[in-house]
Amino acid sequence: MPRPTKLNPERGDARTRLLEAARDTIRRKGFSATTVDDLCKAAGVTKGAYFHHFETKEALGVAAAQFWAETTGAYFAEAPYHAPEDPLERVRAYIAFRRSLIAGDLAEFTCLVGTMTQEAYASHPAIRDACAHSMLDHAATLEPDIALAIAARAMKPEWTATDLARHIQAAIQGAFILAKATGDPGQARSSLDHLARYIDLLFDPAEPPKDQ
Amino acid sequence: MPRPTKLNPERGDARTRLLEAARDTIRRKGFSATTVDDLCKAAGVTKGAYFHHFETKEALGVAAAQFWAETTGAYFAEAPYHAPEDPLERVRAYIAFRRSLIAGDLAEFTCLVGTMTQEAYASHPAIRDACAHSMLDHAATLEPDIALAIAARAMKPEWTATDLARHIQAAIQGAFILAKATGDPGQARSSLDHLARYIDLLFDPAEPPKDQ
DNA sequence: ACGTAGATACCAACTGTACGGTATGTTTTC
DNA sequence: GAAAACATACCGTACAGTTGGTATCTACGT
Repeated sequence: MPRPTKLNPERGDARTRLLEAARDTIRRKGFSATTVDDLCKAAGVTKGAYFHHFETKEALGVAAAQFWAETTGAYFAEAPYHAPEDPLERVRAYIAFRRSLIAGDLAEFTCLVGTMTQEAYASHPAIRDACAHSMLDHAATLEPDIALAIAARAMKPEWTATDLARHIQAAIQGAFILAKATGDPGQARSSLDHLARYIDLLFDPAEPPKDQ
Repeated sequence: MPRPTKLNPERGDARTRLLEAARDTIRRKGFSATTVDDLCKAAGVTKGAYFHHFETKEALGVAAAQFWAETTGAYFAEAPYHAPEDPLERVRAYIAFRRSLIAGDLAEFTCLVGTMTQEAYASHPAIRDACAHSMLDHAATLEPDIALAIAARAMKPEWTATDLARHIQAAIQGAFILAKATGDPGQARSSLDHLARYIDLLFDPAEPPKDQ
């Protein structure tokens, strides 16, 4: 069996395979409980390869958060929830899309950076910052649509589009914790239903958007 | 310096001190990154004492979750948010109370069982179950007031009092993650403001409660 | 009231190993 | 042929857990 090379990467290069292994293993066991050997085994590489690509375990945590930001960023950019013409409908569709992802194995649909944040926030500032970037950058993708929805209704809310976008992320993270505690993804879906209802109530349909 | 005894426990007995150390240390570093030696040092006891009270590290995790349930249970039972006569006002007061607790050091106001759940849900079922119990039992304390608020308005919601009570817990957990990622408790307060607004909108003041 | 036996609570020193990281060699790519 | 991308074998230590004790408490008989 020929070893995968950079120019002929059947399984991707060692670095990518290690980051994929990190994504999957850390979501299941957490950052601290995931050993370097775990990752090497899962990626099918040796420690030599690992430490060739990552100086320390912490550096891998940072890289994994960045990898998460890149891959999920591309995934959400291509997702179908951007289709609706009305900005508020796009926000609604986003939440519905997130809800639709909540199924099957907990370790496969929950959020890597949300998980790592809890372990790293005090001990590994570099990981925490990378997680914060991933989370906040993703939240920021919702801001324009929220701002448009506010403007279309001439609302003067006490909160900002940034606030609401981040609250949406917080609610999703919380829903994941509930699902992990109960072992029941349905708990997370139920929580997202409440979040969707909040958006509905906040942008009161009794005051429909004005056509421009 | 006399060693604290069971009948003269100036600092509490070793078991209690270890549980308090676990509560504080695990919230800061996470469960896996917290070593038995960390806890012994923080509690001022030796490993002999530790393993006299807890068979394994996992057993301590379970005991810490139970300790958390007991102490926070008593704390919330005595808290002032139960004072209002109207059930919905009590729910509102609960969220305001939770909001008021969000200040100072992250490791001091965030939730032990929410943190441990993320690390334990797949690897330590016993810890996960203890965390779930703590979280759900606390959520259940809100159910009667939510149910009363629904009944008083003759609402026929698609959701149940249980659903909403758990969503409130999820939102709070998510707010903590946001605060940890950004290092800013204000992010958590802002998220709880959205949660409070949801409750306001859900129990529409345009339909005030009927006096019985 | 007092002595004492057995249990509980705690301590100090130790152990096997699993961990993060290193040193050095070999293959692949350009 | 030089550099990057790996592999193999190894190292020091920090880790969860053990062993074998000593101090302290409780129950009970006298």
